[in-house]
Amino acid sequence: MKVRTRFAPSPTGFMHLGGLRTALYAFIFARKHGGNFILRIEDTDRARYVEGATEVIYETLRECGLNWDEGSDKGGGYAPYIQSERMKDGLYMKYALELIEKYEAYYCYCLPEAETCDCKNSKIRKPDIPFVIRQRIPCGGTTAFKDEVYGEIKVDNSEIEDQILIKSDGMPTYNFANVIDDHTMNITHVIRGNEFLSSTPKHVLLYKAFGWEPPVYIHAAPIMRDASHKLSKRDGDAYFSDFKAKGYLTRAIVNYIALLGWSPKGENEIFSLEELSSEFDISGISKSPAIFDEVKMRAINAHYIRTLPLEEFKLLAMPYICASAPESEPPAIDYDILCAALQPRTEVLTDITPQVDFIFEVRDYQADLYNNKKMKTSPETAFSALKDSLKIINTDGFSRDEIYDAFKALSEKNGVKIGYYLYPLQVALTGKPAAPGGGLDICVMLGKDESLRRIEKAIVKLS
RNA sequence: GGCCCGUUGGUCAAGCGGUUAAGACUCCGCCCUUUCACGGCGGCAACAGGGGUUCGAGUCCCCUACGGGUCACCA
Repeated sequence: MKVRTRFAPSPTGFMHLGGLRTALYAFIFARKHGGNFILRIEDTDRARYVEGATEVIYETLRECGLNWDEGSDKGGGYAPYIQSERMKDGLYMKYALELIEKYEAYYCYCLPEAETCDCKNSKIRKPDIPFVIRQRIPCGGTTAFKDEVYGEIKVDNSEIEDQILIKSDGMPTYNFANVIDDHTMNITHVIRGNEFLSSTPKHVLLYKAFGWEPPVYIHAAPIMRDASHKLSKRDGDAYFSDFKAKGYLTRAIVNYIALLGWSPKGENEIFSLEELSSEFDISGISKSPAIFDEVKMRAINAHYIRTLPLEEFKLLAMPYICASAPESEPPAIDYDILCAALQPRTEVLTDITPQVDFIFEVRDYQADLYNNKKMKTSPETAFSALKDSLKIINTDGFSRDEIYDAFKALSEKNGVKIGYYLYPLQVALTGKPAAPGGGLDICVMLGKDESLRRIEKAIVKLS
């Protein structure tokens, strides 16, 4: 039988990382087994519907590469894929009526506030007052099912109340619609968060009442903010879009969340979507919750950034480089050199901006920045070193090698480290104790004229 | 509260009765080095507690503690 998985979100807001991970697992599981991944929108609760939420779901899944095979926008053999549309054909009511005929369900016209319901033996005919349809749950016995990650789970039927199938507004409840849809869409594997573990017996009971075969259940533990709180929308940083804004790469986010609650067979932790699709295995899903660790995600993001081809990094970096520009054009410097230096110093894209403000202008700095123990420099030594630098840099050739050789020769002659000259140069050119590249790199990056101007200014400052 | 589920370093986690209890991130040290990084090498650090079963238990069973989920005409 062909594997069919689905992601069935409710359009209630932005795409939460927990939801994204669930979608990811459903997607890669389907891919791994050559099956189909279905996107179904569960919008039976009108009160919680949020305008535009469906589009956000589509966009996020698309951006992450979780391309669904069937869904409301591309059709498929089981359309429609939006519950509110499925309901129009009376689909859920039809199945509810079927259960009533089978004596597996009944009309109940107790008021919502009623403590207990005594409609159990109400007549088969539809009453002409507001009603709901409830499933008749066996009084005795147990209901059991096997979850692929939690194993055998069994509960007493006495723990389960006669669940409502059709609400008084005519809409199906989540549990009912969910089961009807999964069955009519031929879903073979239900992959979802383990908050549904407790309601799964209800679902199983529904399958039994219809005489249908339940799907394979795979429940995943939640992603946590800390030991006792789920990563939630209230934390302000649980949305996919939040992390995009912070400068994370989509593939890094996807890679990281895949690792939260699932562990690969080998020791490699870096996986593309394609690799995940072949590596993924249910046996690697963990039962216990995983605490979200942004530090680790940063490390993974850093890895992706570092392995980007320079040209691609440059494309991503330019907006962040220009972000601190006064308002004028970005200066004419060598951006290849800048980006090559920036790349290993960037964990998330937003790290870039504060590192490159010096390319626009040198901000005011203290002269004691020239003090460097390792380089044996001070404002005094810098003063003379910069004068030497001025001469060396002011050559016709202005090639990196040429300048380097000149500094090398000079430092050897005077028995000092090359940093004795280059560290002050860096400070003079950037006004910073740490820069993306050493003094020589910055010098070549800025160009001869700009470098000379900055060095002269620094000398004046020191005199 | 009832029911269900979980608990290996700070975090993610491997482990399926016999291991010096992996690996990754973080942190620390060293090397490389014109700063800061990158990279390389090394290090610190864990089986929640108590009872069983067994020649032998992180691994199996029970209890306790702690944490989570669920008990809706929400999904």
